[in-house]
Amino acid sequence: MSDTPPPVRTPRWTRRSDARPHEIVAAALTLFAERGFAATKLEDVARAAHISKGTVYLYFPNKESLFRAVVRQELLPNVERIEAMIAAHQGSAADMLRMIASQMLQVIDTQVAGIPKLVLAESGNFPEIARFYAEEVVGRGIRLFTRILRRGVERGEFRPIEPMHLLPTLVGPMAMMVMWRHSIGRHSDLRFDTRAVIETHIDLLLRGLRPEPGA
Amino acid sequence: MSDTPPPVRTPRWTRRSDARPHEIVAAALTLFAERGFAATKLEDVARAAHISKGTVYLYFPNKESLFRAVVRQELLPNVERIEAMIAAHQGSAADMLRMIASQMLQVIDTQVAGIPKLVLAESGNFPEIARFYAEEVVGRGIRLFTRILRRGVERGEFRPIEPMHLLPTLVGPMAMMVMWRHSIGRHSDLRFDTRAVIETHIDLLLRGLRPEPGA
Amino acid sequence: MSDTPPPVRTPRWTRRSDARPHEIVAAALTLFAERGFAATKLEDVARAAHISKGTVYLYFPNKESLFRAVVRQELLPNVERIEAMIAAHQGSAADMLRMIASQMLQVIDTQVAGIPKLVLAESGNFPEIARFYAEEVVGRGIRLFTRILRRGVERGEFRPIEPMHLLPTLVGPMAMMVMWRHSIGRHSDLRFDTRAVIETHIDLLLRGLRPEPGA
Amino acid sequence: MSDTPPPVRTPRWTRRSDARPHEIVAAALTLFAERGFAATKLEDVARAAHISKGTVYLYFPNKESLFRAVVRQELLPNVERIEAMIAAHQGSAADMLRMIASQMLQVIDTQVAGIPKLVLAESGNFPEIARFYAEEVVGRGIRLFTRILRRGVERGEFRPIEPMHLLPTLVGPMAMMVMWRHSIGRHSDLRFDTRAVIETHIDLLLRGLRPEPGA
DNA sequence: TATGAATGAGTATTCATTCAT
DNA sequence: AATGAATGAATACTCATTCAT
Repeated sequence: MSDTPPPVRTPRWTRRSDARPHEIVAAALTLFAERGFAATKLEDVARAAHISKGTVYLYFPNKESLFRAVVRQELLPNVERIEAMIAAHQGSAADMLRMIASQMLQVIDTQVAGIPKLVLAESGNFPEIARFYAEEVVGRGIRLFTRILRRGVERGEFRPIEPMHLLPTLVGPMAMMVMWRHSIGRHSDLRFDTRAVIETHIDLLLRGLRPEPGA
Repeated sequence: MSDTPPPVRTPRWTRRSDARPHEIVAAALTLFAERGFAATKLEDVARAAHISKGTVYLYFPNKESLFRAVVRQELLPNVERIEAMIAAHQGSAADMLRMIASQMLQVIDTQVAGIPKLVLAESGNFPEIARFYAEEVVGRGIRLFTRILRRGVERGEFRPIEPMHLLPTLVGPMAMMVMWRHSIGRHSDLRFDTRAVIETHIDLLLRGLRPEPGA
Repeated sequence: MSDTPPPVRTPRWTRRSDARPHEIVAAALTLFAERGFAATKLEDVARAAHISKGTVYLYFPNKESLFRAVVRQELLPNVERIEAMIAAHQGSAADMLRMIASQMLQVIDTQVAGIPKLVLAESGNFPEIARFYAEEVVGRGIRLFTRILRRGVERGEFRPIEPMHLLPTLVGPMAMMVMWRHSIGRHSDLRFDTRAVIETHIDLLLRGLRPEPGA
Repeated sequence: MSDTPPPVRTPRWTRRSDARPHEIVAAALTLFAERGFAATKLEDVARAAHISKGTVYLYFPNKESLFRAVVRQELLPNVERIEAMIAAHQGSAADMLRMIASQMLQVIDTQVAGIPKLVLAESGNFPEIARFYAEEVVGRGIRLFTRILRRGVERGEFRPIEPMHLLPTLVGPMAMMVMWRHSIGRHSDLRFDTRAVIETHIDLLLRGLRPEPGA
C-alpha cells in the first residue's frame, strides 16, 4: 500500500551463518566417529568445515558442547523418522521388521551410523551422553520393538515371547553390522555382505518366532 | 634387652620384576576400556597399578606399546581357551553353542570383556590393532562357528545355511551384551537379564535353524 | 563530552608474525651459546623472546629445528658479507688480512660470535650441523684465505707456502679469541687485549711470510 | 723371622675397587667430551665403565662431582708433566717450543685432548670449572710461555715482544687443531695434516720472532 | 660392594581456548 | 563475523638419584 519501497536492508543473518552450525557438527561427527573425542583436534574439525579454529567458538562454547551437539542433533531426527514410519504402517509385524532392516541398510554408510560406536566409546567420559542415548535411542527402540512384537503375537504371526529378552537378538546383529562398518571393518579385509546378512537375520527371526505348531 | 620390637619398616617399594608387567597391563586395561586411549593418563595407570609413572616405562617403551600389549596379551589366551574347549567337545552342535554362550556369561563381567569396545573405539587410531583383532579374534571366531554350523548340518541338527551370512546374527547379540555392559549400560538404568537374553537367543537360533520338515 | 581519556589498555600480546622468528632465533642463540643445547630450556628461550612457550612452536616444529635455524640463519649472512668485502677489495693481500681481522674485532662481542663455540660443543650431537659448518664456514674460509695467500705470493708480498698447512695458524688465534670471549673468558679474571693481540698476530704473520731475502 | 706364616687376610681393598674411580672418570671423559654434560646419561657412563648405574654413586656423590673430577684429575698431570719437562730443559727457546709442539702431537688423539672443548662448552654451566681451567691450565700456560719467550729474548733468539699479546698466536693454532680433531673434524671430510700444520706454525713463529736485522 | 628396580622432579610438546586484528 | 597468533595448562617421557636386594 505504501509507495516507498522497502529499505534495502542487510538481512540480519546470511545463509552462511545460518548453515554454519550444522556444517561444523557434520565435520565434527566424521572426525569424532573416526578418532574419538580426545584424539580429535578442534583445528581439524575447523579445517574439515572449511572455517578457522576461532569460528567454531562463535557457535559452540567449547569442545564438549560441540560433542553433545553432534550426538543429540544428528540422532533424534533419525529415530523420529523411523518411529513415524512404523506408526503409519498398517501391515504385518514381519513387514515392520523388514522396514526397519531396510532403513538400517540405507543409513549404514552415512555419517550418522558412526554415532553408536562414538557413544559406546565415550560413554565412560560422557555419562550423560550415555544416559541420553540409553533413553532417547535404546529406550525408544525398545518401546518400538515391543509394540511390533506384541502386534505380531496378537496377529498370530509370532509365538508369545518376553520382549526384553529378545531385544538384543533382534537388534544386536544390525547394530553389529553398523559398528563393524565404522570401525574394524574399515581396516580389515574381512567383508560381510550386509544385505544378505540382514535378510538371513530377518529370516531366522521369523522362523524362530513362528508359533508352536500345537499352540 | 630392649622390649621395643624393631620398627616395622614399610619399604617404599619392593622388587616385582616378574609380576609388574601384568599388573600394569591389567591396570591399563581397566582405564583404557573406561576412558579410551587418549583420555587415559599414564599417571593414572601407574597409580592404579600402585607404582610410579617412571616404572611404567621400565616395562613399556611408550603409551602406544602398552596399549598394544593390553589388547594382544589379554585377548589371545581367552580365544585359545574357547577354541580348545570346542575342539575337545564331542556332543551336539547345539551344545557347543550353549558352551560358548556360557563362556560369555562367565567373562562378561571381567576386565577382558572391555577389550572389544576398546578395539572398536580405537580402530581409527590403531589400524593395525583393528587388523589384529579382525584376524585373531573375529577371523578365528568365524572359523570356529563355521565348524560348529557345518557339524550341526552334518548331524542333521541344522538346515544348510551360508555361515558368513549367519555369523553376525550368531555373535551379534552376545557381543552387544558385552559391549553394553562395558559402556552405556554402566550409566543407564536400563537393565537386561543377561542370562535370559542369551538363553532366549540360543533358543531362537536353534528354532530358526531347525531343518525344514520336508527336507 | 567526558574528559577522562579512554583507558590505556596494555594488550596481553600483539601480533608479530613477521618479526617473531628472528626474535626467537636471537633469544635462542644467546641461551644455546651460553648453556648448550641440552641445558637450554625452551621455556627460557620463550621468556627471553618475551613470548610464551607455545609460541615458539608456531614457528619451529621442535627444539632441534630451532637449534639448526640458529646456526644456519645467523652464520651465512656474516660469511657472505666478508666474502663480498674481500671480493670487492683491490689492494694488497696484507690489507685483506687486516680487513678480516678488523671484521673479527667488530663481531667478537655480538651474539653471532657465540656460534663457533656452540657448534664445537654440539658437533657430537648434531653431526650434520658439524658438516654444515665445516662446509659453509670452514670450507669457504679456506677458499677465501687460499685466494688471499696466492694473491700475496703473486704480488711478491709473501713467500710461497702451502695454504692448508698455514691456515690454522692464520685463523686459530682469532678463533681462539672469539671462543675465549664467549666461554672461559666470561668467568675468569684473565683478560686479553683483543685489538693488540690481533695486531700482533697480523704483524707476526706478515713478518713470518716475508719472502726470503735471496729468493 | 717368625715361623708363623702371615695370616691370609682378605685385603682391605681389591684391585677392582681401587681402579674403579679412574675407570669411571675415563669413561665419563669420553662421553662428556663427545656429547656434553647434559646430554650424557649416567647410565651410559656406567655401561662404558662396565659397571652398573648404582656403582657410580659409590664413588661420586652426583653427576656434577663426576664432571669436576673428570676435568680436574685428567688435566693437571698433563700440565705438570709439560712444566717439568720445560723446567728440566737447558737448550734454546726454539727447542722448547718444539718440545711443546711435539707433546701436543702426542696428546692430540688421546681422551685428554677432549677436555678443552668440554670446558669451553660447559663454562657457562660450570663457571668454577672455567675458573679452574683458566687458572690451572691457561694461567700456568701463560707463565710457561712467558718464561720461554723471555728466555728467547735474553738469548738473542727472539726480538722483544709483549708476551700477553703474542700468546694467543702461539697457542691458538695448536688449540685449534686439538679442538677440531675432537669436534667438527670428526664429522667432516676436511682433513688437516697435523704434523705439517704444527711444523709450519713453529717455523712461521720463529721467522716472525727473529730479531730485527738492525737491532 | 654391587646391582638395577623404582622413584619423581623436570622438560618438550600439544592443543583447547582467548583475543587482537 | 571471522581469523589465526598467542597463551598456558596438561601430559608423555626422561633420567639423576635412591634404595631394597
